[in-house]
Amino acid sequence: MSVFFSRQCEYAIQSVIYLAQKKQGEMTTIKEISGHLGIPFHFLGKIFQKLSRKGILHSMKGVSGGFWLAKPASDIVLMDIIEAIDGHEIVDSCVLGYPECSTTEPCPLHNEWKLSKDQFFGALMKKNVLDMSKEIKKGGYLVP
Amino acid sequence: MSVFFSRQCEYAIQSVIYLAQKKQGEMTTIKEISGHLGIPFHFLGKIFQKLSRKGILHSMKGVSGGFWLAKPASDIVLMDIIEAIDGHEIVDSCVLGYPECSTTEPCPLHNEWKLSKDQFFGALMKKNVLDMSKEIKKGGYLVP
DNA sequence: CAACAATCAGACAAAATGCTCTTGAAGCCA
DNA sequence: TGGCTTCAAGAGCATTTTGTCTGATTGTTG
Repeated sequence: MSVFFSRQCEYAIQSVIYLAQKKQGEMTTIKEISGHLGIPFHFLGKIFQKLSRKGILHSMKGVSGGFWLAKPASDIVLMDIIEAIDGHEIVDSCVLGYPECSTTEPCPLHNEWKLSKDQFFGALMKKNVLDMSKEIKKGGYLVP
Repeated sequence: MSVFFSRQCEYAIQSVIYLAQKKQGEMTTIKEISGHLGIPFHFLGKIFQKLSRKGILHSMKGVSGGFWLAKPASDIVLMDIIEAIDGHEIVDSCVLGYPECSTTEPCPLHNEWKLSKDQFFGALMKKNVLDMSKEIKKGGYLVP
């Protein structure tokens, strides 16, 4: 099991970062990405379909087809990808699984969780894909 | 899919808190707990077996048998339950799933994640089951 | 029409849940 | 005491659900 994000979500993030390292508007195939990042080919296809439907990627079929970012990389923020794949569930459900848990009737971990969660999701909403792709380049690993 | 802990872990925590609300040494059956907390009977049985083997619960078979806390509730901390069920994996793997991610070669989210994670796990290591059971009683919900 | 790439539906695997039988403890009753 | 009944945990396997992965199809270019 994945740690925090689903496997799909991890792959989605990695792949969008990969796309952000390309020139704007340049087209890239699933084959290339799955090869470089070690993601199962067809599974990535399914993930990219979701991202397309949510307006994060554009796609084109055919011999010279592929995927590209629908917006400038600096306008795509990590939270966009996570919502597209995993939805809102992570953000607003009780960490202990109590169905009644809420601000007015908090579970014993509610406040601690909210603190850490808000901090982390805050970072996710600020972090854009362009910056992340640069950091990876600088770090020198996982560059295609 | 679960939010942060596995379903098993959620159930384990809820149940141990439930047990902490009983008198010390008092025995409680799976039937009672699964009924009150809405947890599938046999699934809870399996979870309690794990907790018994890890030394968090004691059990007794037979007509007046059941489970009880192996230690005073104030000595059981949330992290104990989580380790018993989900293991250490959550604590030290990369949130983006990059296999090479480490302190020396951090992924673009490494520091943000570490900050939130350390904060939250810090709380989990401080939070004991007795306090939590009291908070729930005070909150007035989920009391058996 | 041939080659290639996305798309879609369905197969497979793992986790969660449910079922059934076994084992052990307590109470009852000759 | 010794066997019988009852109740609860323990253990293994069956089923359902969810998440992951694959094979067949459709669209595009030359």
